[in-house]
Amino acid sequence: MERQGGEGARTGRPRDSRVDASILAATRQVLAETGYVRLTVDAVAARAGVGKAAIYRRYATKQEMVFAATVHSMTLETPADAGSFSADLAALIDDILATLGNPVALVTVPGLLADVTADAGLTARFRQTFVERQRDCVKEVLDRAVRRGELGEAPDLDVVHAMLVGPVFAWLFMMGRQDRGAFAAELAARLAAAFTR
Amino acid sequence: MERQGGEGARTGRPRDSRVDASILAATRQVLAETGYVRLTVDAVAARAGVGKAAIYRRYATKQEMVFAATVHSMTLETPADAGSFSADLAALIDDILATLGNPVALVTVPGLLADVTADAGLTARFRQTFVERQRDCVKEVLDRAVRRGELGEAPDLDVVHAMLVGPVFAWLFMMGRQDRGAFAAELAARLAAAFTR
Amino acid sequence: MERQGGEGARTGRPRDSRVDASILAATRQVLAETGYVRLTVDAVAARAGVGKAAIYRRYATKQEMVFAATVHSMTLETPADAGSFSADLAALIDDILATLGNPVALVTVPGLLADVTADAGLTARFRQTFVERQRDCVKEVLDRAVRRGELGEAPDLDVVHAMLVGPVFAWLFMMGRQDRGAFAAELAARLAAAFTR
Amino acid sequence: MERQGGEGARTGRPRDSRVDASILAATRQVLAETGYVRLTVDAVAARAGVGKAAIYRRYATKQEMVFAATVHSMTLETPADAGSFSADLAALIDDILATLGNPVALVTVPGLLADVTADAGLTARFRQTFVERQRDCVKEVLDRAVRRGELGEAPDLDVVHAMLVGPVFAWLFMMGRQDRGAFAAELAARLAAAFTR
DNA sequence: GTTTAAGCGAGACGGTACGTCCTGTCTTAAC
DNA sequence: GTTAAGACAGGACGTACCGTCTCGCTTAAAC
Repeated sequence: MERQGGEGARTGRPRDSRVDASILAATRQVLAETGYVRLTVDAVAARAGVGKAAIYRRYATKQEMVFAATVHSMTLETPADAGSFSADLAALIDDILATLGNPVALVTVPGLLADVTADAGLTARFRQTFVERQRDCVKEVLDRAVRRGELGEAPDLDVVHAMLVGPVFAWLFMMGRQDRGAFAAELAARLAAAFTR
Repeated sequence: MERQGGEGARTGRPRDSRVDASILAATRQVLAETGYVRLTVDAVAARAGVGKAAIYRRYATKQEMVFAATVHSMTLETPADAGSFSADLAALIDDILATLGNPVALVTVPGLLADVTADAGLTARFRQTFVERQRDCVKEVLDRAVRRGELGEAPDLDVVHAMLVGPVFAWLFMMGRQDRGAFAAELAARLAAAFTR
Repeated sequence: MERQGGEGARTGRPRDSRVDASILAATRQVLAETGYVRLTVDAVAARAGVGKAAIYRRYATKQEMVFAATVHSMTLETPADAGSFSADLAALIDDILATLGNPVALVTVPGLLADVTADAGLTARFRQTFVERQRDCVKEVLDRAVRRGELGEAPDLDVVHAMLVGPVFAWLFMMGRQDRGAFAAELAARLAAAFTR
Repeated sequence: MERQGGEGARTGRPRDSRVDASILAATRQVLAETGYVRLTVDAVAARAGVGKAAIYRRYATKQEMVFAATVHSMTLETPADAGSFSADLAALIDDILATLGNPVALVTVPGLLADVTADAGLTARFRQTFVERQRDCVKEVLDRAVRRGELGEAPDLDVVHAMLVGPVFAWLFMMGRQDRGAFAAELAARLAAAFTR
């Protein structure tokens, strides 16, 4: 994810973790203020009180920097068992809405996704860090439902995953984005119906 | 969508429609070769054998040019009646997959979406030209199902829309993109289940 | 000397000669204010009200730009016949002192000479534009003296040249630089003695 | 010239004189390979097998380091009495040619002079260490000639100095640099003529 | 023999300039 | 008035270098 000194970097002054933190914090601030498209590395460096070299020592490109600054706040936690499949689904949808719909993510996700799809290295990292993590959460919810006897056999994981994340993404970034609660509730209900017979 | 000479454009040499066509064709070629993120207006002009002024006389920004060059191949046609709600859904999904999943769209959509969300004017045009057009197709399919008596009352149109486009988008641009046919079939089946009880 | 479009640059917008002039003027201003070592291309561009691209379209490096801005004011004119060899020598020394000793040259020449000696292309251009031009002036003065019968046979041109320019350069850039008039007079007298018997 | 620990440096590990030597040697090597303008402190440190801190503990700037590494080979020794004014002049010119014309000096002197003229502190040190030293040698040669009765009264020292060093400098750094021996001989003869009547 | 203070190689740090690239506008001559 | 060509101002990019600082260590003199 980050550039590292490799095995040979055993001596010399170690990286200052306060610099790490201030770069990431500044990235998020500048994102919130200007959005992904208008973010510049100089602005982040100035905001962080850091030289550009300190940034490029850590991240090969602006895209990697933004990725590092935002992806951790966009990855899902395994959701607590809510007692039923439909409650689990509702919780998962709320989580996804929270991770993709917070102010920083709203101005970052489309731009980041564009740059991710244009860069094979970022694509791989994105899959690993973001997509796989989400997928695991979806799998856990499906497994629970199977164990509870709510689902006869687990449906195709990728399809469920796409049907959970996709509508939230579409609603946030392509459509009107009105009445988040109603959307979440309706989506949860429809998805429950889709998978339980 | 395009810039026009307005009322003052009554005299002088008329625009050469071959220039129009070659700009759009060149845009699609350059997109296919380099992707949206690395496309430059100079490259399009050179490929089209056209001056940059000829491009900017027609489109105010690079984004508008790409939008114009790609949106027609990404807008849905109202689907022919396939006889049943579930067949209509399957056809719609196939159409959406075809419009977003063709080679040019694959390298264009994420970047274009990013620029669209960063620009209020483009957002409006995108909604009108692309989203509303899709929405109308979805509405038509739902209306048919209601008329056939397959649906008691029509579900929320935005939710249906998000549940159709979103999963396809997620599958194309975030996930592995393997076995398109199986994905389309499974998605169609699940969506039919979701809305008919 | 300058970058040119070559033979193929017959069409398109021509270079704006006001931009040429304002780059060169700004270069001289910034040189006068900050000296050669601290001159930056951004400062010149800002002062000239010009983009950096306009500068790099004309000059491949900062060094070439400074060369172009200063070398013309440092080349000698063929001196008018002053009536005698010793008067011609005195006039030539005054000219050299004027070209190397004006405020801009004083802060430019050492730095420029350093970069010129480090770059083969600039060395060739420097020889052609500056050194050869000087040499021709020295030759003219010697030829006149031979024609007048003041010199039996012309001494080695390179040695005369070095003995004219060298002391002026040394006095300006290595030594105390006090009482220019006295230095010039004494140098002229000594050189006259050196070459006339 | 060098930074020193001052009065407070009574305890602790003493400086390693092998580090001193290897810095100076590496500086000369890098100079010979890349020239003054392209020499970097990192390159010198790497070549010397030394940390940058070891360099900056000894020299405040890159210029001081180069100055220290090269000035000793560029300072004149008081020349032995060659028996006559003209023989002394010839010997002095040979010495100056040797100090400014050796391979390292050839690629160092112009750059160093440029930085020296741009920095008041270095100018003072340069005058003291280099110029005054040369001046003393010239003075000694003149005094001998006066004592021998070859010169009625000693000419202006600064002018003689400029007329000795200047032509050599000009010939080395501005002109073609061909046939060093012939140049030295002719220059010596002309200078002898210039000062003896 | 400790202790202690400075030296050491390595390399991260803030800052600054470089030369390149791209955008959207403007300017030419030709038609 | 449109065309191809390409210059224009502006501004971000990623690299390189400077002189400083920090890490864990070594080393000699002071105790």
